[in-house]
Amino acid sequence: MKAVMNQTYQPEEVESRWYPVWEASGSFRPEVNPDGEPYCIVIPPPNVTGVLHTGHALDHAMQDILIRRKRMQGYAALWLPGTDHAGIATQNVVERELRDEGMTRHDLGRDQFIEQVWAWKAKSGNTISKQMRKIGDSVDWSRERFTFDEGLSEAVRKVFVTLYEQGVMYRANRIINWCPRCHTALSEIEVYHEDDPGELTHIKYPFTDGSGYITVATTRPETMLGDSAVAVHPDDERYKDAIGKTLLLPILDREIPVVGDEGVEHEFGTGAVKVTPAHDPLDFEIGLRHDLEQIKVIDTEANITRAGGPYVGMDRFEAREAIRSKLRELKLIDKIEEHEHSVGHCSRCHTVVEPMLSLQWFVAVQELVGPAIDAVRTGESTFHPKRWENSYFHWMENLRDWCVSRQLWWGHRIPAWYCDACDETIVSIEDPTECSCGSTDLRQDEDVLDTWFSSGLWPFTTLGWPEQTADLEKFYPTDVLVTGFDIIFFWVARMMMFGTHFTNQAPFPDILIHGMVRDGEGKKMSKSTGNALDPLELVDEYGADALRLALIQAAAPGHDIPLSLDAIDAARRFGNKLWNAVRFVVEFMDVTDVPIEGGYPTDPGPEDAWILARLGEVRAEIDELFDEYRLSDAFATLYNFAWSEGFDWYLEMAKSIGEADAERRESMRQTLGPVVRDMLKLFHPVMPFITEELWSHLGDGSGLLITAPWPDVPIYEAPHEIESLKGIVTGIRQFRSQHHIARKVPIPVTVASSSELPEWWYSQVASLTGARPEPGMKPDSATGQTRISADGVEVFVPLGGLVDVDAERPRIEKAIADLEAGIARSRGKLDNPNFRDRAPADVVAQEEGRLAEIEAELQKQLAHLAELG
RNA sequence: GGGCGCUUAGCUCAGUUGGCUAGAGCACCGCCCUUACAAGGCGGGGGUCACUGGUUCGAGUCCAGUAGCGCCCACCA
Repeated sequence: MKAVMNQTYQPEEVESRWYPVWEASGSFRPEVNPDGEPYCIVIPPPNVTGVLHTGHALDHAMQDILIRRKRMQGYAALWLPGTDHAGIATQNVVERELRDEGMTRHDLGRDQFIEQVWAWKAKSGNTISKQMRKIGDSVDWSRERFTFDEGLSEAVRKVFVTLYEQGVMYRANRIINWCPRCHTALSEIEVYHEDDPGELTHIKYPFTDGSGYITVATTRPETMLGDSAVAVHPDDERYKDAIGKTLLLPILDREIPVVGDEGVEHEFGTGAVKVTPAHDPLDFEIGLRHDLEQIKVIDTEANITRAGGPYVGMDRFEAREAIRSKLRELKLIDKIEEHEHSVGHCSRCHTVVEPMLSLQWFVAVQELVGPAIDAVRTGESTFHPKRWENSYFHWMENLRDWCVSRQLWWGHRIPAWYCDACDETIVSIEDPTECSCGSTDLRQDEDVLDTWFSSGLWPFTTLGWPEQTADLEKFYPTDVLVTGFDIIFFWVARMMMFGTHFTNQAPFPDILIHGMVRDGEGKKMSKSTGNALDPLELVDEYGADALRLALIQAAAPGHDIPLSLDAIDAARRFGNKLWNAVRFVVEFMDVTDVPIEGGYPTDPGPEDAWILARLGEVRAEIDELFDEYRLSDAFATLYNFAWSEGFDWYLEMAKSIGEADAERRESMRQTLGPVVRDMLKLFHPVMPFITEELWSHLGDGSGLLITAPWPDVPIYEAPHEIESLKGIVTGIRQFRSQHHIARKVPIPVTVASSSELPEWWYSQVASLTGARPEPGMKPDSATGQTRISADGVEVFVPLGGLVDVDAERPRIEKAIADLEAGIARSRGKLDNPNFRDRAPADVVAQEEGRLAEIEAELQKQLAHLAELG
């Protein structure tokens, strides 16, 4: 039973109805097209505790559009959903909850804490999947994955162990970025740098032999507690004699050497650098080259260690001040300069990170980047837009080893065990029970892996890897990855490395990069500025279809996406337009029971042939745009066609065909059916709900639109009279508008007899303009008349009784002025001998044709003006 | 310090290899309650394509430079 169609489209009612129908029908599963070629997209897994924001809405809309179209094209289309356990982010959320109860995770202990996180996941983990249903994501829920699933966790172990055995995974003492608030190591890209208006403190370090000082410059005086040398460039004339001598480190009075090292810049500061191997990456390198002591003076809380002598227990920033005043007291400060420099912050909690020496697990990425780079170089994988490839290459080529261990509890535990008896390290997929030395006293590494380690495996572990599953066989490599530029390095690069390393194939041939959703003024959406739009609220107010259309229309490739309420409202109004157009076709034109496929008229009327021809052109055009991932252009094309041609010109032309002409009316009905049907199909990927609903009113009831075949329109030829029809109609409307002649006043129009036009042309002009066109001689000019022309057709409108002759004159004068300007421009070109010589012949011929046309038209307008007197 | 992007109508943006008089949506103005839609229809006004120079028969489009804005990368102690 078909629902009654209200005059206004009600998205909330329709949208809540269709999702369960689709899901129950099995349409989201690739098995719905059992013989189809596979097509697969894996979703960028949102954080399990997350909520959907507008960025997801865009990202998902793009993927859903690609999937829905491929599904309609008969592919076995799989959009694989899932979530990420999101180590730090999730742990922080649960810890925050605990803090509200006055507890820390240590009060609970590791096992209980993890239980608590699972409980949290159970409570909030399906929020995002509910939200995905609301925006219409046609994902295959039966294949949903979580990075912490058993299978995916085993894959993580397998990868870790394999990399370890290949020597790519190693454990070492290195300088890492430590977040003193999150209490974990971070990788380079989890640290963001911000300019800080700091100070460069120049400190005098005295020689032990009393022969004066070397002055070093530092932004972090507190680290001097851990200095084990001062380094200068070996070629630096100023310090040539100092190399090899010994200095007395102020305050702690430790003897430290002066070393020569090429890593030191002559120009910076004083050209002499204090070396703190345990707290600075460059100093660490210098330390290794000169075998210097690594003295940790800052602990995991960012307080000074015992090695810091009198400052033990003091916060690092307090210590900075305390040491500065002490040095001032000792008169060892040469000067303090203002010095802007960038300071690393934890991207999760914004705390200033502390570079420190720490025993961590690393991935030797140099072993992995080669194939990942080559995959893009050779075109096995292509970025869209292509320019992102430069950033990708640059980043990949300058990668440093990836610190993957995290001092968290929520994450994949590192599969390494240490034997207390013999110091052996056992890395194993299975939990070991005994060391080779016979001891059973094994401790598993306390740390977990970086979240991005497991998400880097996502395209193949979700399909079953390392098992050779049917899904892996069928859907891997996947077809396209859709994501924002902000996680190219975090995620895309890692997937490329792991994918090429473990499967010998890039995980996807196309990488579609989109921008960030911004507000209507192009500003970043954020909670603090209050300009953030909540996609769920938008869905409630405007409907998911409107939100999706608005996002896609704004998503020009390679640019950020400005999303304004106005734009969403415009999209909503379009939905209403579509609704009413179909309602009209169904209820007033009595077009129902349209077949799912084919059913195109074999002998269409002229207007029908025109709209069918346009439909075919538009279908071809948007398919091309789709294949280039130019989704916004594809839907702009479709939108303009639907609104201005299909639901405007054509529907108006169709209306004018009266009941009396049974034959033409039938042709129109047979045209409206497939045209509207195909428009619904073409719009379905972006506006799935409203199109499915309309389909149920229009279709023959035998199937869902979601799995209906993508249109394949036969070639039609449009009658050329359509062009003059549209031009003359517009001209007459303009005339009416300019002279304020109400539509109900019939305008007698003479169509110059030189133009041979079919009967339908006359009736359409009459119907569309309220004029009374008659063929005939050019009327007598005695009463005054105006002239309208288009595509070689001339019509004359007598002015007598309608308007003042003088009122018409400015209209013609403006037309003449425009024509003259056109002639001047055109002549200018043609009179240039170089143009004739060098421009291609067709361009010249075209220009000549245009000039002739304009000149002829000008002559007529001039003659016409003269007649007006 | 390197790299990338942007600058086109009041606003947000299209404009793919150079080739009709540079487009869209929103906003604005006028007319129309024409029986699918007034959350609509019809019509209209509005642009020195940031600036300078170059290449070319021809530049919004290509090249060089300048300015402003935005983003990314960077071990400037």
